[in-house]
Amino acid sequence: MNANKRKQIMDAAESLFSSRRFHEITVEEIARKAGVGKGTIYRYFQDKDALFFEVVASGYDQLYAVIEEVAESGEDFKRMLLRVSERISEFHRRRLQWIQMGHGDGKRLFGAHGKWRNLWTARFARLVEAVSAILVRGRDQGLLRTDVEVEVLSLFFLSLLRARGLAAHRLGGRRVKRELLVDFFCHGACACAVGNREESR
Amino acid sequence: MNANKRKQIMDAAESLFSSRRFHEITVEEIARKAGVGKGTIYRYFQDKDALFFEVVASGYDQLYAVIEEVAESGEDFKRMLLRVSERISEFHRRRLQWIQMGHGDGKRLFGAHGKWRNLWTARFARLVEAVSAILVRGRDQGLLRTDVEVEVLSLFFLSLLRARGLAAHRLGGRRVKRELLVDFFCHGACACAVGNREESR
Amino acid sequence: MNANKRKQIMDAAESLFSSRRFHEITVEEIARKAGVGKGTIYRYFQDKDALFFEVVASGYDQLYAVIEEVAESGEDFKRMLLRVSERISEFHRRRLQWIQMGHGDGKRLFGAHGKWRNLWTARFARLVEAVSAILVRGRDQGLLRTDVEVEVLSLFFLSLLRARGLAAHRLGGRRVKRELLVDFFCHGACACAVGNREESR
Amino acid sequence: MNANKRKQIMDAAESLFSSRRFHEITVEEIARKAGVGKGTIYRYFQDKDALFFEVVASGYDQLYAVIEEVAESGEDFKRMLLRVSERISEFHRRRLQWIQMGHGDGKRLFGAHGKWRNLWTARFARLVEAVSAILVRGRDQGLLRTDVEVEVLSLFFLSLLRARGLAAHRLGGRRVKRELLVDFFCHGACACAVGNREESR
DNA sequence: CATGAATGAGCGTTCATTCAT
DNA sequence: CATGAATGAACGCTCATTCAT
Repeated sequence: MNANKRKQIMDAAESLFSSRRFHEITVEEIARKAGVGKGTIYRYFQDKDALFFEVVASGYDQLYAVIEEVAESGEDFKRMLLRVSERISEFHRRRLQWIQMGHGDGKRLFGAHGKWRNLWTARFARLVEAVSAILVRGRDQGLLRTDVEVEVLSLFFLSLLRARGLAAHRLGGRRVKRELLVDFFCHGACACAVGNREESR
Repeated sequence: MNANKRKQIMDAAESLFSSRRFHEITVEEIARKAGVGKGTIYRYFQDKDALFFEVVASGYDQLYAVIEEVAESGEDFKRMLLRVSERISEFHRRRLQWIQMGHGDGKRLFGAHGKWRNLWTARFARLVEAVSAILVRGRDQGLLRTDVEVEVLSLFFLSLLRARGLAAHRLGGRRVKRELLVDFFCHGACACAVGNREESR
Repeated sequence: MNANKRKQIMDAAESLFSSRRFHEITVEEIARKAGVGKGTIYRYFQDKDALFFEVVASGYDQLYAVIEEVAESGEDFKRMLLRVSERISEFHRRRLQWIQMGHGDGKRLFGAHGKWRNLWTARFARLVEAVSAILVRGRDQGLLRTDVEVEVLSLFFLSLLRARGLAAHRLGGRRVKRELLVDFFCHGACACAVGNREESR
Repeated sequence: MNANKRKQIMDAAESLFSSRRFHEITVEEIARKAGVGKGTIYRYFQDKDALFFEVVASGYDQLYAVIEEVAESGEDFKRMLLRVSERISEFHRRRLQWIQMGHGDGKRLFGAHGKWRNLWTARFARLVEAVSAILVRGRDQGLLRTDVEVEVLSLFFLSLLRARGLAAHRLGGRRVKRELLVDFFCHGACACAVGNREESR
């Protein structure tokens, strides 16, 4: 089991999955792109579905690792949000396809296959929790509103980051500044809030 | 061209597409569920891809109609946001699958097929603009921050609504109240903002 | 049973069958070209096969009629050959497709379908016999060699005519003169025979 | 690419194509008869059309080879004609279906498909030229009439051979003797010519 | 271990045929 | 009679998966 070969395959698969639909990509194509034989793929992955799942899951895992790293840094709450959005943005940039691929929900992807579904839901929940861990810190410092659950705020935060990534495409590459995004997350869209920003810093 | 039959097919397709992946659903299955012959589908849609596209597009169209309706009501800005989130939530509830299906991005879905891609991008842009039209009103009244483009705010707003819909699943059905969501959109996550909420009303 | 409509259909079918293969032509296309409804075709022909057969058969019938007419004219033997080749050529020219369509053998076309096969074979045999009837006259006058059966000579004669039609395509439209063809049929390819042509006239 | 398997498939296809129409034979049937999997056929041939074309083309190629071989033997002109008709007859007997299949013209078969059409026309032209090469020799020796182009004479010769093959069926298996056919080709159908045969030998 | 030729289940699609209007 | 919408049997073709080398 050559771990390197495994990675080659996943990388090839990821880059292909990101621009075409699952059923439009053949295993042969993945093998070709990975520079391995078609049969080889089946030595590393049970089947095409498993390969797909692992690719997506690994994306989540990397995001998780990134967030976790920040969460454990013990920095100032606001700074952590900035750092997280920085790292996630970076991730989105490097693995741009991934925003499109992961697309926030596996129910449709894995819903029919209980087996994958649970693994998938767990991954996503883990991601949300990692962000929650950071937000909890802010809440404990009295910085966060308490009328919305932290998990929901986490989900919102991740959604905004995702939207920002998408916007980069839609709006012709102009990307909202990270600081602005975090600021939006903290103070919202209303003008009245803007004036208060100084205080909240 | 019996318009009714066309709808039957689209409805059947929508409900199937929402819980399984495109390539896991057979045209025959759609036909069966729609109560029509397999061949009939090809009288109303060029191919499976076209059917899929039309289903997704019609979802966007309905969302658009809903938002547009609110936008034209000429109500108070804040109330319009509430109404929009109300209507979109309702839409998500009724066509729950759709949050999962639409999933915010068609690049992967239609990217490879220039033909669909443009149609798709246009639909989404239209949606964002419909929301923008509402936000612009708020901006003109000096209610919105001006350091973030309205289109971006629109995208954020839609993202939050989508996240809320997803959260309803993830977090076991508990759904964030609409008022809270709008409030979050307006004032953000920070505690400091909460105090200001009164003013902004 | 509008005989005119029947003819419309057959004409449409003939022109289509001649340039594409049987299975590449749809009944709908025939109907469209004939300017009738699809269902109408089934009022005049049992099925697509029957239509095809009738089209081909009618070609043979027309050829037969043409030859028969000449045969009954009671003219000079040589002149009859000329007249026959004239009429068949004309037929080939007008229904050019037909040389390609009829292609001399129905075994492959109708072989699997006993029903058609017999009808077909009979038609072709009738054609050969019609020519034979003319040749017999020549034989009785001592003009024809007797070491080859008249039927075979008929077949040869028809083959040469067909080849001539084909040649018109292959050799870029230049068509062997009718007189030359009949002369070839009578005296063959050898130079020695040429000198004798005068006598044999 | 196992060349043997390729041949298996072509042989199976040939025998099937010869007794039923193209569209009546399923790829699966060919596969079954060839003793290979259905998918295998598509490893060796682009599609059903390509397979069909190759089968027909290979028939022409073999005929060509046979004629070429005789042409290069440098024998006496008359003998060559005999040999050619001998070899072609043999070919027809062995691959009886082929007379029916090849049927002299590919326009209808391949006409709609420019790609095949050219290849096809070329094959046939090559066949005619191979025969022409032999006839030219006769012409140069002053044995052939010069008022008909050699290519046309070639076409006539091939047509007669084909007719003879067909006659074998039509006329219940009695086959015109080769010598008689060549004699007919040389001296035609007229009695007067018969008398001259001695001279021309 | 690695490979890719072989396979056949399974799918999208077509189209001859029917039948309600 | 004429029509064409509806149908589903049937086919070509693909491609995930296997397995002999």
